Amino acid sequence: MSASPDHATVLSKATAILDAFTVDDRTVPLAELVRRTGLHKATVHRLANELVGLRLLDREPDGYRLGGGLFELGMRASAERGLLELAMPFLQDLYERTHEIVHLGVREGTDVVYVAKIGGHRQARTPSRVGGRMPMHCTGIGKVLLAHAGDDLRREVLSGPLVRRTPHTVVAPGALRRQLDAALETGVAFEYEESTVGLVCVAAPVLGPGGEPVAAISVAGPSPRFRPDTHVAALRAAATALGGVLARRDARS
Amino acid sequence: MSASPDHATVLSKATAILDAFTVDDRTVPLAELVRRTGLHKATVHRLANELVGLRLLDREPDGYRLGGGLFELGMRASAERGLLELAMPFLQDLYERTHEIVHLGVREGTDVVYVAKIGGHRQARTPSRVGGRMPMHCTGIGKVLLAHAGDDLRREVLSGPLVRRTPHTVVAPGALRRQLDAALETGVAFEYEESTVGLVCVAAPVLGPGGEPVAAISVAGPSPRFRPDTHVAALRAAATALGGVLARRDARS
DNA sequence: CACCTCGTCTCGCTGAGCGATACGCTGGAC
DNA sequence: GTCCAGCGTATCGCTCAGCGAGACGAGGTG
Repeated sequence: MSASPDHATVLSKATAILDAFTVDDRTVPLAELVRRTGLHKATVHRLANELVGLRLLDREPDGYRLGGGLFELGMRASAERGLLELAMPFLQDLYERTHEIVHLGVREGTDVVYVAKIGGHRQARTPSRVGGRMPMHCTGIGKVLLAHAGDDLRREVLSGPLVRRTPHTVVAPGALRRQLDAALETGVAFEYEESTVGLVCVAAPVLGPGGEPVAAISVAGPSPRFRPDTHVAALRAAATALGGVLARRDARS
Repeated sequence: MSASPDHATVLSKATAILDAFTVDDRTVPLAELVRRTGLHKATVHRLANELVGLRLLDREPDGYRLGGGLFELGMRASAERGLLELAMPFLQDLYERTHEIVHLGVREGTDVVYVAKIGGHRQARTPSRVGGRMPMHCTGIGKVLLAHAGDDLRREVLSGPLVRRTPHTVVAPGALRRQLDAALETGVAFEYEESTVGLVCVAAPVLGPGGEPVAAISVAGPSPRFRPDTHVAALRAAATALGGVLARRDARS
């Protein structure tokens, strides 16, 4: 029962197939799925067809696609968590006040998963996508989450390899640690083109009742024009307000 | 291989377990899952534990919960579809202009599935939830989608049972057909407390290149105050603009 | 105490799932 | 045109993953 990376059970094979889809590909042919999963062709064929019947996959003329049932399940998963629904109004307010790109992200392992993204029509150069991932050390949200996290997680990330994503990515553990300390002090973290060239952002944590970070909000914009510090106040207000609502929700048993 | 309604395969059992979760329950104990699925206790126990390992379920002290992996998959499913990402900016614009509740919905069978919902802090009495469903005949989005749909679908819904959800729900096929004809004519559908008492809305279709409806947008508000006709222009503009963007996207092979 | 319900675990039986193999189709190379 | 590669699909015995009756301990209730 150990967490074996091999595909022993039917379910693990099925999820391997589902996980083989990335955010970018619209439709994936059978052969490609075989390649990505390493499963036998007949197996993929059989399971994929069954998944189509269960609405977890869609059959398209030129391949498969993640299905509508998955979307429903995913939204139900997020609804049960409640975070997204409660957060949206605050994110909208923040967007309306700043008219810059607003992100909501949570931690998942040592990555950040984006839960919501609000931006106008001009959000050309942001690689982030809702449901997508980013390493913690190179994003504002990741850094502020890490700063408020426990020592073990901080140590794990700092000791792990800090991938360089742009020339500005902070890959020196010492420098990163200093930034984290500063973020813990001030309650906000900045990012200057560390995940994407041309993109700057500020992030603030949404803290739970015990002071543990449950999510983080960020405001981002293009580097020449965007002044992150001008949005700190509005950002902090939104984050703490959301934290308050979450705490109140959890208080009702 | 006949479409047996019973749970023959492992996968169908696993999805039965996942589907046993509703939007409202935060956590479900094992015994309750056994009851809802009708599966053997040992089976649910085994599968649920495996699903936890695959991050499709989360283990909580007092039961199971839909897991974070499902959310990621769901968002990827929606990203591949592309609709949500392209639509969001238009929905935000619409919200900013009206400051009323904005919905984006698509058809799924004879139901409407809500893909996005934007509303401020005061959205108390809307039962709709992102990822949730509603019958077509009693919602603005549903009616406008049905009006622009093919004859077979229209016939199916009109001949099927029209569930009465409120005293104002249109349950007479003839009356509904007239409303659909009007909606097809004018390009918008109205709903007056037909799904929820106290809720009024207007909806407009997002049409694909071939004139087929791919989604619909609605603006909703509380019945005493909300004047649906004042938002028709902005709504129509948003819907057609979104349709144009979608068409342009699909044009690029 | 007896009597629930709930979660967990064991253990043989068996059929669901496996993958080697094969077939028909399409499209590009030549 | 022929050849071939890669695709999706279908077949069919073998076997082990998955099944479910049942047992067990923990909590809760009368």
